[in-house]
Amino acid sequence: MYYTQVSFPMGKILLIKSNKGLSIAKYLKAPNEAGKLLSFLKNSSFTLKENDKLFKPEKELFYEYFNGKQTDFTCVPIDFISGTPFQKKVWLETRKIPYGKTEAYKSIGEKLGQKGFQSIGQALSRNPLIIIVPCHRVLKSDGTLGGFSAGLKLKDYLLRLEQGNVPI
DNA sequence: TACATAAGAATAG
DNA sequence: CTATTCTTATGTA
Repeated sequence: MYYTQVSFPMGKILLIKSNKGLSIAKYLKAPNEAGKLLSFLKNSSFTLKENDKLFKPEKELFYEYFNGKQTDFTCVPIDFISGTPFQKKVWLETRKIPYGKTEAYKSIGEKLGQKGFQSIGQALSRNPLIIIVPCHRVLKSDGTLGGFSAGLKLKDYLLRLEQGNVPI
């Protein structure tokens, strides 16, 4: 397992990948959060090494994205190291939402043939791949933001970024 | 329009 | 089994 960090105007993102693909993309609210997460993973019998070169393609995509360009993350190989089958289904479906578009929690459920909309939000709250899986494009059915585990500030920022109204 | 509340599916502990 | 969650629909004023 390898890791690196990407900086952007709202903070930093910790990236972790296995030999198969990207496993975690976590927004760091506090500077010490990276260390906490890394030591937690080391205790879970993962061997972690820092390796910036390995993330070159991903980093370039992030830089493009935060530059306001329409970026497609669907070609990035991913490798879930956690999550139930249901959660993975939700994440994969969410990943198909195109740049700049939004969906309701309920309509995600309908696409999956799932009756529960509450569990969609619950699954998305455990999304390990922020931005790669664009959970910020999922809104409540009335178009308001709803919740966001990484902070509504960030959700608002990402949505406005895709709308072309970069807030600073 | 705004606020309270019931229903609802899946998961973590 | 109970509590929790990035919800939705309905009722009341």
